[in-house]
Parts: sequence; C-alpha cells; structure tokens
Amino acid sequence: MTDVHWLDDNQLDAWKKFVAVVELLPGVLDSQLQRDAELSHFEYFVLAMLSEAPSRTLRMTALAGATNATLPRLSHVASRLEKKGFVERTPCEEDKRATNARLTELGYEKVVATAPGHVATVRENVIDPLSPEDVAHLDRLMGRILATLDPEHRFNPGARGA
Amino acid sequence: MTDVHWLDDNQLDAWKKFVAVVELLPGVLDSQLQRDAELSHFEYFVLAMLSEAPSRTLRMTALAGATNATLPRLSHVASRLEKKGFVERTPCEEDKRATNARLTELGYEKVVATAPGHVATVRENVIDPLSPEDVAHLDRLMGRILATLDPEHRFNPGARGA
DNA sequence: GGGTATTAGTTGTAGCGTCAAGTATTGGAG
DNA sequence: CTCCAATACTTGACGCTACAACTAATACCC
Repeated sequence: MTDVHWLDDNQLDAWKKFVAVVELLPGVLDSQLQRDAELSHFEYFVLAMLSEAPSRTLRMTALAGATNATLPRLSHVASRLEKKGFVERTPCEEDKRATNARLTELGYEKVVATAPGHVATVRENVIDPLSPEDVAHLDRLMGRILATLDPEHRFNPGARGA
Repeated sequence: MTDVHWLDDNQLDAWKKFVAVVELLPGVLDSQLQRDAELSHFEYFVLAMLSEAPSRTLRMTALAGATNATLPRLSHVASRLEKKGFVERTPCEEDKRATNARLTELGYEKVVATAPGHVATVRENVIDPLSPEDVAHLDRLMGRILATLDPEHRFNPGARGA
C-alpha cells in the first residue's frame, strides 16, 4: 500500500467540471431530439452515420464502431429503428455471419428533417460558447483522451455527420 | 425554413471526438468501480460528495446539485446505498419536507478504500494524457460549456473530491 | 478436410434513469 | 387565517444498456 498520487487543485477543478458536462450533456441532447423527433441521441447518431455511408449501408460491426457502441446495444437499437421503418437489415452475401444495415428512404428523410434542430442544439450548448481557438483545443484534448480510451481505434476516424 | 448554420470541418472533428469521449468515458469509470468496489460511478460520486460535506451530511436537493443529478435519480440511489449501509436518511428538523442524507462510518471507509483506484483510473484515462496546459484548457472549456448547460448554477461550485 | 478457435450477430435478463404522479410541508396573497 | 402555489421529496412504471449466453459461419491449423 504505497501512497496515492492524488489530483492537485487545478486537476481536480478541471475534472469536476468535465464530469458535470459528461453527466449533463447527454440529457440535453436527448431531450431536444426526443421532443422534436422522438429519437434518442444515439438513435439519431446511428441514422446519421448510415446516411453518410456508401449506399447508406454499413455492416453492424462497422456501424457499432462508428457510433462508439457495443454490438448488443446496436442490435437492440437496430430492431427498434427497423420497427419504425428507418432501417432495413439484410444478411450479407460475402460473409454470411454478417448483417448489413441500410437506411431506408424514410430514414433518410428523418435525418434530413432532424439534423437542423440537432445542429442548433450542438451549436448552442457546445460550439458557440467556444472561440475558434477553444474548438481547436477541444479537438486536441478529446483526441488525446480518446487515444487512451480507445487505443484500438475502434472509433471510426472517417465517419461524417453532426 | 431559412438555411441552416452547419458545423465547419474543424468544429465537426472536435464535436465527433467529444461525442465519442462522452459515450466511452462513463463505461470506463463504471467498469473499474464495479469491478473493484461493486459501485457505479454515480454511487461513488454520491458517497464522495457526502464525505466532503460538514458532518458528512447534505440535504437531498443539495446532494443532487453536487452530483449533477435529478432528485428522483438521487432518491433511488440513496435507497440502494441505504440498503448497503453506506448512507442514512433522516427527516430534517428545520424543514420537515426535507431529508438529510448522512454518510455512515461504513460508507466513509468505503470511500477511503475506493478512492485510490478511482483516482488512478481518472489519471490514466484523462489527466495523465494531458499536459498541465491541456488541463488548464480543459478547465476553461468545460467551464464555458457548463455555463450554458447549467445557467442556474445548480451544479455545486464549492464541492470537493475526486 | 476434420476440429477448434474466432468472428458476427441476436436475444434474454437484470439494473439503472427518466418521467409522471402522488404526498407532505411551507410560503405567500388577500 | 385560509387558500393556493411552490418546494422537497418518494414511488411506480417504462425504456434503454450492459452482461452473459447462445447460434451460426468463417478462418486457421495440421
């Protein structure tokens, strides 16, 4: 039992604010989307990632990577989105273990209709309070933290969409 | 329907990394605490906030503020923590509507035993990948975002503890 | 090419959080 | 001093996520 490397005051202040943001932000994103589109943020994010993919289609594993989700989580959400008619799942021909998730036309229209309100929320709560230099710092900081949280780069670096 | 103020490439990059961190970080904190202490991060945070309060006691509303939680959420968690013997709830004498939550001796020992492993996880995943300047930037950025997310300052600025 | 390990995905269950509703107490308004 | 509104919680039901267990197909190995 050696002595612990505690956080100093500056580190503690930053950490407490970070924790608060991590707790509060998802709720803000979810409320707006739930209210205006009856979608959770994660559901929207799934649709958005599909909308940017070639043929609006992605294998479940790739989609899970692009959305920072586990496969079981994505599978459940895909079922719900399928029921709503936003997504179709079809067995993959090249690898019969795999499943392709495709955004339907209805799903695409949903993304198009929902994106503006969502972007406005992101701007209002995150981007607009920050200067361009702040945004550059945010990119750097989150990049560093991500590199530790996700060393395997399961997180898809090429994906697009707000 | 005027045209939308989309994010530019820099903003989008920063936002996507931020979202990924917000998705992944809670899981990392929860796993470590669950594995080593059979506590969720939120449960630990509640105990930690109480441990820093005068007489290790806080009214439910104050505790909810300090932990960035809604009252119903805190109430459920307090019930669980009470069952585990870490917390006691007693009616408040000055205001009979209110409830005081107090950390028991067992709860205090739990915090003391759990803190080192938790701090190590926070260091490993967040603090240590960052330079001191980065930490200062993190403090600034999260402060700005918090001011928007929580304009009423429900979030307790005086609370302490990692 | 048979056997095993790995990969891809689904499903069931249990636990946690949100939302809506309900109770009790206090603070004002007139 | 009597209402009515607001505050401080608690509770119950529902939905989402993590975890574990399962099926199915492919890759590797000799």
